[in-house]
Amino acid sequence: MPELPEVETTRRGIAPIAGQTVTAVIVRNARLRWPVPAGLQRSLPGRRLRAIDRRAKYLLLRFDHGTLIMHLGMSGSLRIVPAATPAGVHDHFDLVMGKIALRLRDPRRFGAVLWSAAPEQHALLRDLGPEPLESGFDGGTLYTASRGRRVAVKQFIMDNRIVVGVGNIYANESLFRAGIHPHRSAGRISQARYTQLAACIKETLRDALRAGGSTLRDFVHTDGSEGYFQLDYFVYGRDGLACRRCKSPIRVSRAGQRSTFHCPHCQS
DNA sequence: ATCGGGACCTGCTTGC
DNA sequence: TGCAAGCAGGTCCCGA
Repeated sequence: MPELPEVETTRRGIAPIAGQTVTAVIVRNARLRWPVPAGLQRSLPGRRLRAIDRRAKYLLLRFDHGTLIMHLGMSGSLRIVPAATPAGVHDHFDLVMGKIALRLRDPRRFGAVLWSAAPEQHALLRDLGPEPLESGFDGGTLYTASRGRRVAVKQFIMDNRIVVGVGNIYANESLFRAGIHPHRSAGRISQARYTQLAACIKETLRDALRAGGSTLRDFVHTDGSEGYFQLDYFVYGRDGLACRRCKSPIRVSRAGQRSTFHCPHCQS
């Protein structure tokens, strides 16, 4: 589920718990994408949460002696609940801080809870590309990295080594806004069009962030409320419906095993 | 190096 | 109505 806007919305939602001290760790099901490390129940209580950062779709909960790395996978969400709230079937992990708990719910269990003393050097984070909303990312980034690449541009911008945080929804939406056909070969796109695409990626992510992300099925804010960017989609999930710009029927196809939506008239 | 496909897991929707 | 197949916001890992 969560792409950058949803993870960043989550980060902002849990930011207020920074400064608090962990009183307990509850692991109800350690079998996530990777096993939740044993020993957190012992090592975290008494430790103060210093800060909460985000890198790509990873949330980084910083402690003095290391960092708790969390990923929401496809169906994960984090909520702040009263610690005594009864846990649902898919509530796998709680970070308890006195009367409240940060609770991870993840039906599909593609999410992760990991521990690292040096997260930026962790194998999962080490080779990540630039943050799309920061100044280090622009059309030049995409143009340079794409030379000689034959993959579809949609798969190319979903590659975390190129740029992070762009998942299936926002890849589709950004390509529509840029007027680029998702199946076009990455290496055959001009610098001018990549400049446009980079701007559209930033714009799409910012618009989504402003709307509190997209709630399709599982994603909720840390207070349980929903995002509403799904109401603004131009193409994602709109197979057969009229393009909001030109009224042509939106088409669906596959690129890299992911559903891909485009307008045959607006995108080339 | 790049690529395509399979894998991980549950739940909901679709079609026979 | 029941059941199986197909699909879902991510991304690692393997073999070609």
